[in-house]
Amino acid sequence: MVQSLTRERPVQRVAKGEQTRDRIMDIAEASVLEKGFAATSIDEILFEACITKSGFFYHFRDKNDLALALIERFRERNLSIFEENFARADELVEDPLQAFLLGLKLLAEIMAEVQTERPGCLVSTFVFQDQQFDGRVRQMLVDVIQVWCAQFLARLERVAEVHPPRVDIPLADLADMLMTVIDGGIIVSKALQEPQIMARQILAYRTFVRTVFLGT
Amino acid sequence: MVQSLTRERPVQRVAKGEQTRDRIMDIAEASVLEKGFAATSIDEILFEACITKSGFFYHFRDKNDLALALIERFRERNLSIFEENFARADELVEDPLQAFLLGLKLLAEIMAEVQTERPGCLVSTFVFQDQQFDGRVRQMLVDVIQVWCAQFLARLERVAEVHPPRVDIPLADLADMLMTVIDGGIIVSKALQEPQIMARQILAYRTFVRTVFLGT
DNA sequence: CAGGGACTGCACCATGAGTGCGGTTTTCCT
DNA sequence: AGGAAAACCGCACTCATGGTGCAGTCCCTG
Repeated sequence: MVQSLTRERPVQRVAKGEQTRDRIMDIAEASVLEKGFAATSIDEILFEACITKSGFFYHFRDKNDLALALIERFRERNLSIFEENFARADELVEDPLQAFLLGLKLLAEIMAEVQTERPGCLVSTFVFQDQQFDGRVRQMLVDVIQVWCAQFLARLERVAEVHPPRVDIPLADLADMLMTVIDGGIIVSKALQEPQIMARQILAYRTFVRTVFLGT
Repeated sequence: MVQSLTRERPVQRVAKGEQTRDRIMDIAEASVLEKGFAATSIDEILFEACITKSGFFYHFRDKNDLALALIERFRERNLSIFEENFARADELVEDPLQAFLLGLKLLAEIMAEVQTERPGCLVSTFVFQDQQFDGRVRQMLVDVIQVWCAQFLARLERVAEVHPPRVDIPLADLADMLMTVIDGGIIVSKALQEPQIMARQILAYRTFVRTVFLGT
């Protein structure tokens, strides 16, 4: 990709405004993951971020706008985390199945870590409170999930070309299942406060995938 | 114990109060599933239930108390739904594996229906907002999940006695996976507004179970 | 040194949770 | 039939939170 050298905003100027905005979002995100969106008070964010109410509303039109910014950022970040993760696996192993299986192992480790330090997931949290938000936010949630599922499916299809599946199951369902297991794993391990469940569930899914393509 | 004749509410009297209480809880539950707990306002409940604020606080000490009552009721109800479901399967089929597989099929149907008319799940919703609640509520969430997982595990162990597993996976993880898939399925199908995903995911899990015990 | 970006300060409003308490109606028991 | 408890209603008030509006300030950059 051709990225022009100085493209967009001269490094320094960005810093100030963007910095504050990011700080607000960091604090908000942590609080949302802990207590949910509605229970996250703006006043509390103000206090932690050491700004005034006017400062907050300078950056965000209202709370819904904050939510939108949070998911947007989340989407960018996590998309690349997933991509990088599986891309790394692709580099290490040639066979698409083995690469996917390795990717799942790496994913299990990463997720276990993430769940330990900050349990929860923005998308899931928002899904359970989505009537508070406007259409843009809800559409974003849909997009995030669909893009992930599509990526997983693409991988599985590549695998199936090399290793014809031995179990009768639609690849689309198998792809969705990873998303399902991740989200479900988040709920269960957050509820029980055992981050390892998340990892074990991804590994269980991995076992399923291996069985589908390699047999018992 | 000596229970005096008239001790404990004479059948009829219960009705009135309990009825109102239930109505409040029904309305609250619907709203919680739609918008989340924090976004569910008491005033709105009052309006729909046609009672006054005093009436509400006569039945519930505060919002947390309402949450507690909601999960408690949810636990009783759903525990029996699951039990009845698998018990019905047990009646129809002898082999524990076949019974479990049938139970999963029935479960898929039931869940798809439930998700259609009222997507979401109280437990999941509360898990994502649990810092608002006191310890009793959180403990209840843990209990509900653990009891279910334990039940699933017990079934799988019975299956394993008859059909030695052909895939190397801890039964406990396989049991947890059902819970995980259900919760994850709820999130995904609620987000995408496609109740069928829930059903398909349970069936995918069913395929996995069959493969584990019967091979490809 | 002008001007815009990034705020602060303050005043003010509506909504929602929750309290307090006295009064009223309904229900049930004897 | 009558009395007591249960199941509310009415109202007044508090405090937290989301949100608006606007004038003024500090500071960086061109």
